[in-house]
Amino acid sequence: MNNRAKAPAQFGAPVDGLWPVAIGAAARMSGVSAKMVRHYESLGLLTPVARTDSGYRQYAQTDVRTLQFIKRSRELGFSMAEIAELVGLWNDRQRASASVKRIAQRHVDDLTQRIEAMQAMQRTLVVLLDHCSGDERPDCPILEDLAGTCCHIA
Amino acid sequence: MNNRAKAPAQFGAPVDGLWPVAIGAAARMSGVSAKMVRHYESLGLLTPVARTDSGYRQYAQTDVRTLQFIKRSRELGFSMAEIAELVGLWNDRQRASASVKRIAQRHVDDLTQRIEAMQAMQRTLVVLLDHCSGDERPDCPILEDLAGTCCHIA
DNA sequence: CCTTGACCTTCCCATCATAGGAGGGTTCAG
DNA sequence: CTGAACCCTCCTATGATGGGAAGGTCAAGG
Repeated sequence: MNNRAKAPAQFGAPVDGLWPVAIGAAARMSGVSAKMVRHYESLGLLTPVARTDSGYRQYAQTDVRTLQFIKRSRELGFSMAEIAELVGLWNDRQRASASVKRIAQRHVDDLTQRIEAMQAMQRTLVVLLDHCSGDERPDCPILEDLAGTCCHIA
Repeated sequence: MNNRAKAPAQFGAPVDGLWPVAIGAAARMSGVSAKMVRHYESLGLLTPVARTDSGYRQYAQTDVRTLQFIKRSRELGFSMAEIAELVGLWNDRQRASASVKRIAQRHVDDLTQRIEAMQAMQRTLVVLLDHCSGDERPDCPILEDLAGTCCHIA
């Protein structure tokens, strides 16, 4: 309805460089679902892209690269808030690598804590599993631990 | 309004055995928040307890023990669905310990997978942190990895 | 020209465990 | 009688993701 661009490229991955592309192609190229691409935009994580006359989003190559950046960051477990910071730093040529390192270090510390918590659960459970006969009889040290019937084995 | 019990005990922990108790005392005794106690009831994890005329929940000692069971199960990382199963088995004297063991084993396997995924993230991040100078300069191998600018270091 | 199917849009709802708050009633001690 | 502490139900939020409905758009083929 508005006097915006007349929509050049549309479907499928631009094998030969037909930019910009629609959201589906951007999703396929970045490995992020179209659903999440819109969500990232709504979070302000991705600057709102251009639209065709009919309202279709148009992604340039840099947008797809940003999506790939987000994808990789998610794979490393960064939160959306952290990724927002990282994308900001990535786009800032004046950044100090110390800023990036600080975020990554904080995340590693967080991972360490969570891993340790889960390992503690695991250690306890493995001991309990070891002590459970796992047959037809009702006696079960696992339930006894959960019930606090005896003092905890581990 | 109804012809239910006339509310004997109310506040604070029953130091000398004033059962039943209200939700706050049950919460304090089990270490579960009153909010979650109601939530567990709504999930069917806890059988709805008796009420006073005015609608206050009344918890008997067995109810508090069930709450403690749930608390301990949560500490070991079981999901609500798993805890529902565990509570069922706990209340079933005909249970086979194998049933309990199966649930616990599944949970341990799940923990193992999640721990390994997080450790993989951590290993990658630690390598990247090692390679990042963390000073005022903008060059940053962490960002380069996230951007896919070079092949991933780890 | 019209249909078909793949694609896009927005908006709402669900997950999982937990917490916060609003708005209102109850109990008990001072 | 009043105030504090407690209880009730109902609604909302979190974080990242997915599902689906209702409707508009595009390209290709008949």
